[in-house]
Amino acid sequence: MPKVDLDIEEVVLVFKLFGDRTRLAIMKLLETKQCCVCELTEAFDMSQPAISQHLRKLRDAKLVAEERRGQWVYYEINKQSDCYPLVQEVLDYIPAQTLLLEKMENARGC
Amino acid sequence: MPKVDLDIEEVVLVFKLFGDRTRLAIMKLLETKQCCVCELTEAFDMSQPAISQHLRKLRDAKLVAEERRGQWVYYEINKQSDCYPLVQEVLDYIPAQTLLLEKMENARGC
DNA sequence: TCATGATATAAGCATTTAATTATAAAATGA
DNA sequence: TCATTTTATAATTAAATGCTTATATCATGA
Repeated sequence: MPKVDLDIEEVVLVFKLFGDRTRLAIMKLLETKQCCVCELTEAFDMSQPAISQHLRKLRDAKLVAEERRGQWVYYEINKQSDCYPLVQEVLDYIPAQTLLLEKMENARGC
Repeated sequence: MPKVDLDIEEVVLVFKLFGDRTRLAIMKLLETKQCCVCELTEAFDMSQPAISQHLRKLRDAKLVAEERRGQWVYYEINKQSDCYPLVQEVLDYIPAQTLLLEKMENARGC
């Protein structure tokens, strides 16, 4: 029995976004805590623009929300999204990204 | 609390595959019934090789299994896959593809 | 064995994607 | 105001993707 019945196009978009390792890991990290762009940039061996562009795609799809605090922009999972129930369940299948979390913690320089 | 903990790369692959409307709809159809390639080709306005190539990708990822019966090859969801619990839950969020099912039924010419 | 129908594979091509580097914009604090 | 830090955007490029057409493979039945 179906749970929410989203439009199939909406679901395709979610999966397109989740079909990238970086974005999927970002979502898993955001499940644990709000993160600012520079923290995420530390976690992944990737440039800041790359991270920003991933976040933009996730934001365009309303899967994440942003909140500016001074110079920092914090991202969090958007629990208001129609797709949130799906997102939440999906993330349950992924192991906690402890290595990435540690890299974020250790790199306290932003 | 996690349900199965798949490798994140496995999940990324599933979503890469599900991030395409045709493949996602194929999986939803296969949830209802086994389908042969020509049936699926009727359902989608797309060439037979296009469908075959999608099925190949799904098969390479072991998300579907094939069974030959005479000249026909029937595909079905592979319930033995590690990812099957995830697949099953995810498909629950998608509306039944009744239009496609009807096109398959009406086009009984293969 | 040969023609037919179903499926798979190969090659080619246009589009999309995900990264990079360079630059702009916004906030902070001296 | 100006330098610094954080983030966003733009332009470019290489690789991946999804389709098409053409062709090969496989099973069937005359």
